[in-house]
Amino acid sequence: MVSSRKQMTSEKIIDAAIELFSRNGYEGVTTEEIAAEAGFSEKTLFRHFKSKQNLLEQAIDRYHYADEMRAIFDNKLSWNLEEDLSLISENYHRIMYRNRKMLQIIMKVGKNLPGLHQYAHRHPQALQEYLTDYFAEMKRQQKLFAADEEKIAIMFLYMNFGLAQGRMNESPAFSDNEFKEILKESVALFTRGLTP
Amino acid sequence: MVSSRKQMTSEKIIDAAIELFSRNGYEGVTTEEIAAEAGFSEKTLFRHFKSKQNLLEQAIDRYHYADEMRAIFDNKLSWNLEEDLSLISENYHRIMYRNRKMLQIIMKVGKNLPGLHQYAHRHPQALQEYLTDYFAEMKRQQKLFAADEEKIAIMFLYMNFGLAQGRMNESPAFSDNEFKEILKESVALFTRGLTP
DNA sequence: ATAAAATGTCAGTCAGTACAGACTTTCCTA
DNA sequence: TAGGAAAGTCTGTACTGACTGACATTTTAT
Repeated sequence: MVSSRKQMTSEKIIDAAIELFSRNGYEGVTTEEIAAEAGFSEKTLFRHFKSKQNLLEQAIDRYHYADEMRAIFDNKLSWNLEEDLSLISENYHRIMYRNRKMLQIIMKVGKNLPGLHQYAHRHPQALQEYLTDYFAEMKRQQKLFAADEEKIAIMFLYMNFGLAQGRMNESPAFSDNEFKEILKESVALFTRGLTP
Repeated sequence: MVSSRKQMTSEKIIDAAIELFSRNGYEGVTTEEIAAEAGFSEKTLFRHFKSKQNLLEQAIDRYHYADEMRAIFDNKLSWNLEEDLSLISENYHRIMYRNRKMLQIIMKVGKNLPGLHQYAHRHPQALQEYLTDYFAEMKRQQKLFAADEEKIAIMFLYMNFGLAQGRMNESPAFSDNEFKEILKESVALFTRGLTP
């Protein structure tokens, strides 16, 4: 285990960086603070990463947020509205919650990493398209109350996005149970509102 | 007009600060950049504001976001679900959009202004309570499909919060028209899903 | 036209911060 | 237990950024 120690150090530093960047933003954190949080000296940080910027980039690479998104629709759909919405919603929140710190970094980062926002929105956008297609097909199968499928998809996703945001930002965060129940209700409401 | 020139300068500087803080966060912007954006010298900035921090505070004071929120329910309610949801939604987005830059600052601010997040969530929380009460009363009037009124309120608000976020953050922002139509659909969906 | 107010210029202070080099110490492993 | 890899320490550099003071210039009201 010669190179694994090195790697573990890198990982600890990246973890610390993600934690602090997500709390205070890129400029709001010093390399010294990151090193301290990770339990190493600043020098070690720079032995592992060329620069602070490089550290941020590697921290971003660590997350597979965008890739994971794509997998949501790989789950078997049953073409039963309530079941499918439930499945999509659960998967969505699982991914969003796992990647919550990365998302907070994305929201806080400004001029550094100009491409980051675009990167972050690429796959949610794909998700929106999948969901739109899904609704269109459901409509074709006459399982959907006549409605604009794109707008419905946007509504569903943004409601979930809002909920995910709320879950990770608010002071009294939802408890896991409370949150699950809200999701259940939301799927029920959409189902009721969309069933012919 | 002796003091109004001074005041206009202050306002221009605050405007510039809000613009840049909302884009790049507090630490992501220098006083020199703010002054340049406002069209003044850095020295003038410091003649008008004690410090960068003070400038941020005054920029925050400029907004009445939290106060405005309270007014949403002052509009006459008709106790017709669709009309009322429409009214609430419109007012909510009007306020959110006017204060979008402030909201972006709030989301980006980290350790500076520790009380800011709390301040930002105080009135939306009140809003949630009002809406919960509204749904409870509607239920009493048998105009609401049996449902947990608190969860419904949360869903409605977070959907709108998500939409507001999307409107101000995404690269291809919604057009005003598109957005209005989405709101209309969302109110229709909630109405359909909540009407007995 | 003039005084007062507002702004600009310029030079400078001071603290913080990213990052580097030289050297020492600790840790793991063969 | 020796030797190399990884980490620490200490010192230093170069730069940035918030903020100040002294003085010059412009603007505005009378």
